[in-house]
Amino acid sequence: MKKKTGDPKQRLLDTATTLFYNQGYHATGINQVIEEAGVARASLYLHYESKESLLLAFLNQRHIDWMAGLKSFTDEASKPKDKIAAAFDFLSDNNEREHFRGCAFLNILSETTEKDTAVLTVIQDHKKDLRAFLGEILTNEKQLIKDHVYLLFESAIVESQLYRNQWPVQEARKMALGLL
Amino acid sequence: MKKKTGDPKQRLLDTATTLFYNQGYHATGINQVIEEAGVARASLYLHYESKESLLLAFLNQRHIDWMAGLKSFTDEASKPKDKIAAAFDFLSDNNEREHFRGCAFLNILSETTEKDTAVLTVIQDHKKDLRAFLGEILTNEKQLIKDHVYLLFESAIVESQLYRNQWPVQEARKMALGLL
Amino acid sequence: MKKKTGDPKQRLLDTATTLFYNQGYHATGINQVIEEAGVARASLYLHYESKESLLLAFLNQRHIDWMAGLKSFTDEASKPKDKIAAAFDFLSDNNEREHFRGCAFLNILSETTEKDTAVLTVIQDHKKDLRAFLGEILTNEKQLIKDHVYLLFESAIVESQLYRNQWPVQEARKMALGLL
Amino acid sequence: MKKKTGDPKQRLLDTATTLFYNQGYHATGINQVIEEAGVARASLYLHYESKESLLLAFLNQRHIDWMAGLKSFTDEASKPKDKIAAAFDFLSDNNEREHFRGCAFLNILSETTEKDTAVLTVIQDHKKDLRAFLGEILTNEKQLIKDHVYLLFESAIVESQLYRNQWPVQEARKMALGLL
DNA sequence: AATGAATGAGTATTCATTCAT
DNA sequence: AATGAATGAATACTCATTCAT
Repeated sequence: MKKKTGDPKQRLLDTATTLFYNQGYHATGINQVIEEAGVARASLYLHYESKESLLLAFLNQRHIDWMAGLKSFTDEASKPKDKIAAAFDFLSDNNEREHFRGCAFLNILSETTEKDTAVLTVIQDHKKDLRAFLGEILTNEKQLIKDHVYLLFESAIVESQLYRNQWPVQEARKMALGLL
Repeated sequence: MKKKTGDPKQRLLDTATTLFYNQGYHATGINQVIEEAGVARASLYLHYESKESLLLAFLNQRHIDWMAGLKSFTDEASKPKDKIAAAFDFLSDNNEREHFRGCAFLNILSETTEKDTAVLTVIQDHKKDLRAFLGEILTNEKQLIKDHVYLLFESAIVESQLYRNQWPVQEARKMALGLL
Repeated sequence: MKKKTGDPKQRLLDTATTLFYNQGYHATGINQVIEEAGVARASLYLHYESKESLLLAFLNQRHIDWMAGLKSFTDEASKPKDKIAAAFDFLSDNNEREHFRGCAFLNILSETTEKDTAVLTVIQDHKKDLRAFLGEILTNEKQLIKDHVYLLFESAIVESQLYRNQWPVQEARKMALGLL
Repeated sequence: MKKKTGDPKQRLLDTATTLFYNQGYHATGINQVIEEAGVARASLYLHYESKESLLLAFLNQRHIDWMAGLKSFTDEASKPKDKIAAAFDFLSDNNEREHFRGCAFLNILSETTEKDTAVLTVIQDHKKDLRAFLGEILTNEKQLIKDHVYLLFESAIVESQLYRNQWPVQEARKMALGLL
């Protein structure tokens, strides 16, 4: 029993966010969630139908927060090229703050089977939104350039998680800007 | 109890390969492994000292097989550019055969914590080998081009897993070849 | 699933008491405890955090009960010498009721390693209490006499367990009374 | 795999001796025995019918060695009283050498059920031999004195194990000598 | 809205023993 | 005489979920 501020539902979501993201979904037990949230076991099921529904809540919230973070970085720039640079800087920033745990959605994707359609959909929707977001910045570019930037952006996340190092972000940033 | 051919150690590795790759590591229980391998519970621990050591055996074997598969594709071509094209074709082929389950190493990476150093090392070594392999094909290119191809290659795997679709491989292939 | 009366926590403790005392700690599996207590496996861990903590609960309860039994015997007498005689009679009574299983604490001590500090402490504390209890009865005797009685008392327990016979209690009783 | 000198049968016995005595019988697994003896699993069953028969071999050997050790101490003295003193000194010596693990036979007794008749018999025979040995030293004393010394001797072992301290041996020695 | 108690099925791992060589 | 492989049953413990209050 650790956290005690905020309402139980929020505490559960916050705790699940930390644990699912840092340990993985299957490696995180409900016990640990309720214990660290400081909430009774049954209270979890009062607010969330199941462990999976807590996972979905986590992913949905993460989507909102992450996209907002990205937007706040790109909003600082005005020209498309600068916005793209800012987007990569957002990744650097994330890596520092979150110790190179990579993309929450891709991580969960790895634990996801064809059967988990609800989860898969949330993940795909997140990435579609990201792809669209980058595409809108590069509205005057051809589709292949848009996707090229998107794919570099994705590798930057994955590879910096893999190597626990910022070089993939920095290199991918340089490559992406070189395309524009 | 399903499989019955080959020696138990190999059957265990084969079964673990299938299950860890398709369901994830934590989602796969030892019970399922031994049952589908048709082997007694204790026999698993006769050959592998722990579940994690079975995971390592899987990753090590996968590394060998996957690199061999990649090499057999690139060996078909002679010019660097054609070899890179063949490398992407290998990914397409994998996606078809393995139903878009993506990269075994990156999937396990998602379930891996800073503590699992042995696992993390195997994963990183695999990717370093892949990066070196591509780098050698592009021996006359600058480092940034080499890495550019590598990063596109990586996103091609991840994104086709994500969308359950070949388009990321095909687009990344086109982008990569355009760089050369 | 046998017992069904009383709350689960008490049933578990009662069952553990019987089994740990009569079969030994390591020879008793959690399965047998829950089965004979008529309780679900997880319920054990709801009330006791581990098998060792159940052992500690058993020892603590045993200490209370055993000391109470001893006191109820000695309270029947008024003179020190008679109280000591009554103390040995308590041992005879125990041997009959408990089929010469000896001292719960010394039995567990045999299964205890230097590492099990919590268990060792409970055992030592029990014996210190017993030694002090006898010492208070013999408040006017010299320390060596007090300890002499204590040591005879201890052998009486151990040796009657060993021989499955009351003679050590009866002889030790005679020797102890002879000292006073 | 540790030990490598002596024949396998002896190595097994030596290892079992150490482990059964220091950890207890049930707490010691066959795996640990064969591993530390440096012997194949099946070799154990070649020389010993079962784990219990290895236990019996240990107890029988221990009886011989222990009685020999005791005799070598008492043989140093000529008068009965001095021999008894020497017997207690043997206990002190044991405690030092064996880190207060107490009596191998009484320890195993604690793990023994009414059913284990073979084991129980070996234990009882050992103690009967010890009692007779002390009785012969005190051949001119009355039976009650003989047993008195025997009982003090027994508590000295048990209580020094319990407190991890030599005081019970020293006090019991003094008491015993006072009786003669 | 919130909780403590309860559970059946599952976790990874080890048990003592046997068998084919 | 000696061993490596194999096993069915058990080990202590945790899982996600439900229920009565």
